[in-house]
Amino acid sequence: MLLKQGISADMSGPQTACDQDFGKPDNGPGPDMLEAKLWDNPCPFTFRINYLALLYNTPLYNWIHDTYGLKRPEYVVLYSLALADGGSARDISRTSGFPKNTLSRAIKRLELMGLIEARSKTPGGGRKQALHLSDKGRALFNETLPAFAAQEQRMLTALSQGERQMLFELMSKVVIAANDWAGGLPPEAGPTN
Amino acid sequence: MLLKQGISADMSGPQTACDQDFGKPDNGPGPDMLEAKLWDNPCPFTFRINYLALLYNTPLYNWIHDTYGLKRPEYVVLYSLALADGGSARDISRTSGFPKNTLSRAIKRLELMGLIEARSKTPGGGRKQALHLSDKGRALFNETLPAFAAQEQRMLTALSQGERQMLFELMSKVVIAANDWAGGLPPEAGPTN
DNA sequence: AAAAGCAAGTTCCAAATGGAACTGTATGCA
DNA sequence: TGCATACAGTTCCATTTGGAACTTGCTTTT
Repeated sequence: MLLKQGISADMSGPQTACDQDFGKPDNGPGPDMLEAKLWDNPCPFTFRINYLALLYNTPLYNWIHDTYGLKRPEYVVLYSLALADGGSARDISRTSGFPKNTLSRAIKRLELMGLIEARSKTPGGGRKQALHLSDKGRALFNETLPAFAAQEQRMLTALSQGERQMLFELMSKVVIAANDWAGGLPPEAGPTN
Repeated sequence: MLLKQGISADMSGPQTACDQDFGKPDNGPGPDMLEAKLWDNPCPFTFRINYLALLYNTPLYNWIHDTYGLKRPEYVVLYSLALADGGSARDISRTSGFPKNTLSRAIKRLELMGLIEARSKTPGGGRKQALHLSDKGRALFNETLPAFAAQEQRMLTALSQGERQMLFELMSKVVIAANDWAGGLPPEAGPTN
C-alpha cells in the first residue's frame, strides 16, 4: 500500500467492520498499537490505505444496510451501474474485487427488488449481459450518493485544495501504473524469464 | 476514500479478492467501467484507496494462504503483534477492523499452531490479555514481511522519491485527523446538538 | 468490602462468502 | 458448417463470518 520510507504499516482488514463503534469519543489511552502501525511499520503506505478504507467504508455501509437493507455487494452493483450503465457482472467483479458468484446473487436480489432492470431471463447465464439501473435504482443511488461524497469531503478536510489536488494526482499515478505492479505475485515468481 | 474534486470513484469491495486472476496480461479492451470509476466518480479518492487496497492485498494474502495456510485474520494478528508486541485482541480489532470474535478464533488457532505464546488459560476471557509472538511466529513474520514490503515498493515505482514523501505526508495528515471525520455517520446525525 | 458497572474475550448460530463444478453462449479454427 | 475453446453467469455446498448473548474479571461507587 505505501512505500517504505521510514514508517510502516500492517495491512488489510475486512473492508468494513460491522462491529466497531468508531465513535471518536476518546480512544484516549490504549491504541499505541495504532501508533506502531503508523510510525513503525515496514509498509506504511499500505497500512494507511487499508486503514483509511476501513474508516471510510464502515460507517457508510452500515448506514446503507440499516437504512435500505442492502448488503455491500448489492450496493456496489448499484453504484457501479450508476457510473457505468450497461456494465456486466464481470466488469463489476474486476473493479470491485467481489467474486462473480457473490455478484450473481446480488444482481438477482436487486432485480427482485426492482432496483435494476429485469434481464431477458437467461437460465444458464450465457454470454455477457449488460445491466441497467431501474428508475427506482437510480433514485436510490441519487439519494445515497451525497452521504458518500460528503464523507469523502469530511475525510479530506485536513487538506488544502492544493494538497487534495496533489493527493489525487499521486494516487492516480499509482493506479494508472497498476499494470506494471499488480498481480506480480506470488513473490517467488522471480524474474520474468 | 477520496475526495471529490473532479473525478470520482465507487468504493469498497471485499478487501481481498480470492477469485480474480489479476494477471496483468491484457485487460486490454473491456474495463471501461474502470475508466468510469476512475474519471467520472463522485468519490474519486475513496475509489482509488479501495482499489489500491484490493490490488495490493489480494495477491499477498492469496500467497500467504497458499503457502502457510493462514487466513487473513490470522496473518493480521501475527503482523500486528510483530509491530506491537503485547497488544491485545481489542487493539488488533481497533486497528484492523476485524470483529473480536473473528480475532478470538484466529488467536486460538495461532496459539494451537505455536505461532504465538500460549496464554495462561482464561476460560471465559476475563480481562485484557497481552499477546506475544513465539519464536516460530516471529520467524514466520520475518520470512513473509519482505514480500509485503517489496510489493509496496513495486506499487510505488511510478513515483519519485519526492512524490512518495509527499504521498506519505498527505495520507498521514488524513489519518491523523481521523478523529475529526471518522465515525460521524450515519449521515443523518445532523449537527451535534 | 459488597454491589453495580463495565470492558475483554468466548461461544453460539444464522447468514454470507467464495471455490469448484456446471450450463449455456459466443468466438476461433479447420 | 461443425467442432473446440473461451468465458459470462449460475448453482452447490463447505467454510467463514459476525451479531448477540454470555462469562469472567477489573474498577468504581457508596
